[in-house]
Amino acid sequence: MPVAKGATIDPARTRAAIVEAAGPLLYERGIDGVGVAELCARLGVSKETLYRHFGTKDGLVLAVLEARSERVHGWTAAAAAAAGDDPADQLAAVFDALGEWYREPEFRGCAMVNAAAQHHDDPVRAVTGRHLDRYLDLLTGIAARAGVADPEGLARRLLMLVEGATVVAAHHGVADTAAQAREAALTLLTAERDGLLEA
Amino acid sequence: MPVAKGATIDPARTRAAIVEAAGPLLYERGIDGVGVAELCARLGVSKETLYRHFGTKDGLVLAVLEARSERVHGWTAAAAAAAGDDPADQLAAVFDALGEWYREPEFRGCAMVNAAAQHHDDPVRAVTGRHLDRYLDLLTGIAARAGVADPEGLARRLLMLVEGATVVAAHHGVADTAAQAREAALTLLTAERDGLLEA
DNA sequence: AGTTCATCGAACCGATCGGTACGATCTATG
DNA sequence: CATAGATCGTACCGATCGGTTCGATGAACT
Repeated sequence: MPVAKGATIDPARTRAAIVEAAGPLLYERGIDGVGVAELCARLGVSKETLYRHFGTKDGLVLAVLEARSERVHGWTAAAAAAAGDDPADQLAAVFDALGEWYREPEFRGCAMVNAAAQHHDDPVRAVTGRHLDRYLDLLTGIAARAGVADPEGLARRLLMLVEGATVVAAHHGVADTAAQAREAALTLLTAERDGLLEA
Repeated sequence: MPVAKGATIDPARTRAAIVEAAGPLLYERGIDGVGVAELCARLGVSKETLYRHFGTKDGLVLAVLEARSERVHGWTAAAAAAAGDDPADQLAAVFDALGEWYREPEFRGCAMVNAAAQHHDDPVRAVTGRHLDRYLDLLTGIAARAGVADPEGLARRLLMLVEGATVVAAHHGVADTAAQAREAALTLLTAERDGLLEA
């Protein structure tokens, strides 16, 4: 909760608290599924405060999405980094991290992709694009360290597995989706590293 | 357009025309992005007619999604069937068909997944689940004909590629996404068929 | 002590939402 | 020619939407 009444010690703290508290609600119910009034009520914040900080509901949404993208990127990058030096282990760790995420009861798919599916033209799509870019950077690094011939290409194929696993986990509800995706990812990595492909 | 004024020769024709015309509009702008009033105006249909046929906006949405799922399934199954007897060719044909879809200017991702991303608890999610089931059936058949040890498992990995490619094509906008997915799918099929995996 | 300013709470705005009701219109049927 | 029924167009409903405004409150700075 963002303080009580009078002047907060730090307005930036209020802003951060709003972003943090609004995130889960918007994620769970969808952007169009929560009105500003209810949002403020749940956050314990007045509309005036919200609009002074973000100007617009979309402004808040963008801030929330940016924060979430940052956090997801932190998770996956940390998981990969903690997996040691073997690129295959790093790749496996990324999918294991995704698997933990899928198992959370609040899991509802990728927030950025969900948002882009309902806000079409908007800057929301730009945030989603940057989110995928960051995934791609992580995967490209792993692919490059694995010494494959075409790291960018492999990374793009792995990105499809990441997002595809997220979609399937969210909408098809089978338990070991992440494990299946991990298998597939390792197969792709191994095949490309050993030059097994070229059909 | 559903006829002119008085009693139509066939009310079922009117219903079908509404479903067909509403589909693209809801797909392009999103379910919450088009009001019933505008929807009726574009369709050349009165609200009373729409509500008599579908009862609810959600009723129309469900009918539209069912129809689209049917059509997508028809496309991909036909593409696979037209590719001959080789399961690898059939798999490649599925991704080629997806590639043609991605290239359409109206392409906005998987309508069922998009809808499920904004309508949470609803029967919409059931339609989406059935849609993924049908994809899975198609892919399982191909995997089984390829003689792999675990057709269901491979099919689930391929399903992630299908949905992942669709998400990436919709939100990352790189040209040859479907071709990349096709490469990955064939790699998975080949690896599993030749028993190259087992890490 | 007094000024400043972030905040609250609630009233308020016009617009739009999904959904209903009704009288008029037209076609098909008998 | 009369009846039945599908349709149109429009007006209307209450609810909710995103957003604005304002007076009161209270902490921080001078």
